[in-house]
Amino acid sequence: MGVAERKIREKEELKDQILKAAKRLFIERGFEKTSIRNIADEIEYSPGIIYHYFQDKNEIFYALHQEGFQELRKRMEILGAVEDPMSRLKAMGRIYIQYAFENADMYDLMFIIEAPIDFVVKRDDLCWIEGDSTFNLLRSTVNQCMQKGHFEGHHLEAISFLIWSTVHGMVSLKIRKRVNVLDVGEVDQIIENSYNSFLLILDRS
Amino acid sequence: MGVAERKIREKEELKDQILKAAKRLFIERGFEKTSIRNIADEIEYSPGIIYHYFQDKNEIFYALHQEGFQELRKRMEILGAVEDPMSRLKAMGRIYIQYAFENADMYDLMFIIEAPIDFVVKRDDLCWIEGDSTFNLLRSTVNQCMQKGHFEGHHLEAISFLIWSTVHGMVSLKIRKRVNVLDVGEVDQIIENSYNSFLLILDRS
DNA sequence: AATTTAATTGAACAGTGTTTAATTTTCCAA
DNA sequence: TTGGAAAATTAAACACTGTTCAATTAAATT
Repeated sequence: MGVAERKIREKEELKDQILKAAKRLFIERGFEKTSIRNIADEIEYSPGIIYHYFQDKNEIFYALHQEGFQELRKRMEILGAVEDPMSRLKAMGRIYIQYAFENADMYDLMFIIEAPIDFVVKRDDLCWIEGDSTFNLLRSTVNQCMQKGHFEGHHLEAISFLIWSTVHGMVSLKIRKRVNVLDVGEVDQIIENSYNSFLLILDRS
Repeated sequence: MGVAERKIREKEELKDQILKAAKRLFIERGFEKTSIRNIADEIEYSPGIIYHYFQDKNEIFYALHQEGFQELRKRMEILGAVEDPMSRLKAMGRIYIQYAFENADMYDLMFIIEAPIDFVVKRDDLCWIEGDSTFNLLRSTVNQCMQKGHFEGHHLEAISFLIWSTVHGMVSLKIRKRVNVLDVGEVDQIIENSYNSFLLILDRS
């Protein structure tokens, strides 16, 4: 019967409203300052209702962090057009950094803030599929690079993690404000220059 | 007169007690779960007293983050014994990573948690001396490497920041639990292997 | 001993995440 | 159309949070 289906749809709609409100508030105020009551106010419901759609605050931000990975994956899709694996790897890094620059809060949520990962750990999924699939994309590209003779003497896992760490390091130092307070030039410029250094190193590997 | 001096000493002693209690609680419960009331309980004073010694919670954790940098600097001191700048650079990375492994919470406070840096930004010091001096240590070492012919084609600032980013990236991904939930081997092992890959790259640069 | 100064407290304010009993609304069969 | 079961929603409470400030206590000085 159509009634049950409509109910489900309506339930999904409210769930969606909660997520949209949460995202709106999160982007403009950050994680700590986005409270359950704020979200409830935003959708004009009482705070309690949120707990009929989400286990806790962490689950809401786990869902939001998923949206972030969806967007990141979408941006990565164009990489299919790049044949040479080394060029693809380089482009991948650029996309990663650009995503982080344009969506600093979402990047924070995906790779720094503990809430979404605490949700993953709590239900003993023991696996973070969002991160895992993103890392696999990197790993398989690196693998293809190695088959073309790059990264000689390196191990696949190790060099892949190293590459991820490098771009994550640059981006997270910026996001957590450890660069702007440094007696060094313009933040975005130094990251740009550093990434170019990184590309140079890749070329020589 | 000795009275005024004693008073000052007593004031310093209580300030020290606060910091010691805060550190104790922070190490075993983390930043969010260390409240002003917890600290006050620990030293058996009322919560209000803390605000006669510190502007706010951020200042307490700024002071603690300073202690962290002191310890890190202390560990870096043995680097003076390493003549070859490239060997010194490599050892520096090891010390950095080891410090982060042995003092994960302190590293978190120094390079990820916003509280201490928010304190720096608030009073418009516009300069984060602790981070700045640590980065300068790295930069000058890299500079010496370049004078010995390494990192050809790179810019000092850029390659220095890149190196910092790399080790920070590895360490912070671990600390913020993005590695243990990944479908990859033992966390410490992959970081060890990645750092070895990093050393290999340095050798070839 | 009285007075000034400093140290310390307790209570209040406005907020937080979360739970639960009570209420309202919705649905469906008689 | 109505009565009762089921679902959705709320209001209130709990135990917290950082921070401020008037009132109190303790110490130092005259």
